[in-house]
Amino acid sequence: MTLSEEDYIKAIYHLGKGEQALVSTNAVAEKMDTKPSSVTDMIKKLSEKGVVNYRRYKGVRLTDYGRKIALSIVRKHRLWEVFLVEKLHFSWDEVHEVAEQLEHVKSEKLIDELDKHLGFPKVDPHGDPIPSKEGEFKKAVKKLLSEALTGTNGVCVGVKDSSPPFLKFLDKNKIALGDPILVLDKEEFDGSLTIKINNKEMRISERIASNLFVEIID
Amino acid sequence: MTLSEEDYIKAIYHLGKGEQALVSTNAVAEKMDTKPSSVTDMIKKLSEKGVVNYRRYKGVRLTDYGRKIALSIVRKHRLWEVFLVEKLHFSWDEVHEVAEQLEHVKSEKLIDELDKHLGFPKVDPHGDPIPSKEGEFKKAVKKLLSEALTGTNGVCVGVKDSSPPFLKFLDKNKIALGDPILVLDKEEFDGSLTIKINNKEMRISERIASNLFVEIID
DNA sequence: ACAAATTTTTAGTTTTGTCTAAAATATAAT
DNA sequence: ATTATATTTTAGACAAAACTAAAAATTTGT
Repeated sequence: MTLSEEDYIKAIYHLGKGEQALVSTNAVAEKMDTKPSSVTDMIKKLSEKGVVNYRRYKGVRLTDYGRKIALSIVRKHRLWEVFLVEKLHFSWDEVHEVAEQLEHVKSEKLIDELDKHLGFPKVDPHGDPIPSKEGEFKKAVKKLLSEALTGTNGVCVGVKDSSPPFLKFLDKNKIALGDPILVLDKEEFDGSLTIKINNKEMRISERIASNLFVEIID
Repeated sequence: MTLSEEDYIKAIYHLGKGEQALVSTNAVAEKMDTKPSSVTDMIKKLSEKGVVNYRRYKGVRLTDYGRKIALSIVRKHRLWEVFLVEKLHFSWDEVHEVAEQLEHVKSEKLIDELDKHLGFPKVDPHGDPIPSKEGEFKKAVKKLLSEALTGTNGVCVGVKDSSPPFLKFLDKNKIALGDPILVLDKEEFDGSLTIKINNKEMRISERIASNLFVEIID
């Protein structure tokens, strides 16, 4: 696969929401920042190669083969993101651009050893799951933040209490849906938590933690 | 710079022996495994960009600007080689192909942090010096292996005693000119050394060590 | 010095991935 | 249902980087 082909495959994968949903030409064009006509050309090529199923005017979807390729790219991307954050002191919002380049490096040994070097992480710094070599994900589980163990990495996905005061609290503390959270410590005494969010450490009370839903990969 | 341009710049740099010597079109074509006509085309483009000086039929040489680019690529290549060997358990003869890909990743922060992560190494696993960010090398020094300190990385560059018995010894132990050597330990008692060569550890006597010249970056 | 051999360049194609403009199809609106 | 709008595809062109074949310049051999 060429660099460009890989980028299209990844775009189709993400637009298909990780499943093999039908994706429109325009959607791909927008995501890739190209023209729809270029997308049509590339889709035809990928179709020839058995990567996507394509019927003109109807859209594309990845084949099983195509999905496998997409997953291997996503795996590489996310492992590199972990590397950049854990080993090279990047913050989670700086990693994407660089991982975008690193994901195209071809070497099976490289990625296996990287995985080992990082201690076989299950999630990337944004809390997204890392596919296994065989292309399998750990399923995400939704919990209250207060139930998460020390060391877990999760993503903020919802609130239990949606009253204005609570929402105002979140807003003031720059906690938004989609933000990745790392639980650094749990205080036995009062159930308060030390978490890392948006690259800042902060301490939150049991009360807050038991009203925030997080998605966790275990 | 495109990927292809970077490859040409690196080839011209190496053929110019690290200095800005005049390099022939054919030499570049051979190194890059392309046709001379392709080289001419690319050289013209690089000349437009101020990377090389070019006079038709006469050959090319890097400009100071071109040399700077070449050194930054070499720096990246060699740092990645160190990473692959030290952190990901590659052996020194497996790293080239992968580093060849990694060297093209663009991110200043990436390479600075990688350098730091590796402890600012001065040589790559083949014993070649790593240019500094400013494009400066540590100069290589030639010594007898017996004079090298524990921990030094060097390359085998010559023999003092060139008698058949000594050469036969080297041959039998698969020690050849150009082999990288790492000094693991020095025995006070008899001056014997434990070295790593060709990915194998071995122990050699003071007598042997004082007849082998190595090039060392300090 | 001059012909022969070698090296290098030019001219004209090819492939990959992109683009624009126009045509074809599908979707939405009255 | 028919027109209007939006989406998608086709056709033709272009830039980058490669190639082949032929022409031009340089170097070598006598």
